[in-house]
Amino acid sequence: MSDDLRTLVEQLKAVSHPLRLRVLALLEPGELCVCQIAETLQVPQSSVSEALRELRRAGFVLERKEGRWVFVSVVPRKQASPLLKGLLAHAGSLPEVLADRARALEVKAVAIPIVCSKVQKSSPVDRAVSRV
Amino acid sequence: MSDDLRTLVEQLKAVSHPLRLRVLALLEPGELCVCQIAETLQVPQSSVSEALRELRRAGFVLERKEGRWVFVSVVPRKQASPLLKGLLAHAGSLPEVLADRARALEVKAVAIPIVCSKVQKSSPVDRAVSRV
DNA sequence: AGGTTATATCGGAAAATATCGAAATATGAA
DNA sequence: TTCATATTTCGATATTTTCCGATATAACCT
Repeated sequence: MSDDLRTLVEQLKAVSHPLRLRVLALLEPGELCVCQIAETLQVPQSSVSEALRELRRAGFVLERKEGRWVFVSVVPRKQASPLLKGLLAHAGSLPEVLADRARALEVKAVAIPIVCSKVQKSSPVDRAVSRV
Repeated sequence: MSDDLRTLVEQLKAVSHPLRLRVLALLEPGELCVCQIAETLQVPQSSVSEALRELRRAGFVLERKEGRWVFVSVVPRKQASPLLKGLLAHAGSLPEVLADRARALEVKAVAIPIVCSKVQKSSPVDRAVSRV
């Protein structure tokens, strides 16, 4: 199989996963740190980290380290492939994505250390409850 | 998870697979019957059939039955989602896809019954040899 | 009807992926 | 240094996907 085809397939695989797609769409309005993403989407922080690894491998997101925090953002529009732009446009119209972004605004209103410590302490039970 | 998001993920999954993506791209220039696809791509007929089932489920291709043959085509451009159009545009520039299409032209130059009977008789060994 | 042919579905083993808590790593603060 | 904290990686299991030969189905032809 040619590399070109393989690369395209890998990029498509990276986003054919609910969490990864939500994370990517969540980042479009602007960067977030890992714990903000985990808190916004109410998923374990390790799952977010793994999702981000795949998105990075696919070339969809960039990371910026600031102290202990890792801020993640979608690659600049100028470098974004048509595939990525199309995806973001499509995803950006989904109600669930909009709801995620709204939640992110609330999370961003809280100081990061507070969000992070909350995420670290959260258990499966906590997440189940807060999803009601 | 919302239905919208689920649907998008399912569509992306449908094409994040080398064979399915190749089949979809192969069909863009015009319809082909199942055995023509199998012969062009040198894969078992059952694999093509399964790939087509997924592409149909995703709403990317249509089928037209003519006697014993099933002709498959990409949905008309007018009904095609931006996602599908973007994919076809991207895939259509890949060398491997162009090579597949060139091979399809050769296959189309042969009468369908001859192609079909050849596909039905083909064994793994045959396919391995002809891929040299 | 019986035979042939094109396609679809099945079976089931191997490979890949998902999930998430626990442990490891890395950075900063005291 | 030692402690605390944010993130990554690991481990282990569960689930899904892939693959293809074999079989079933459907349609045509005598």
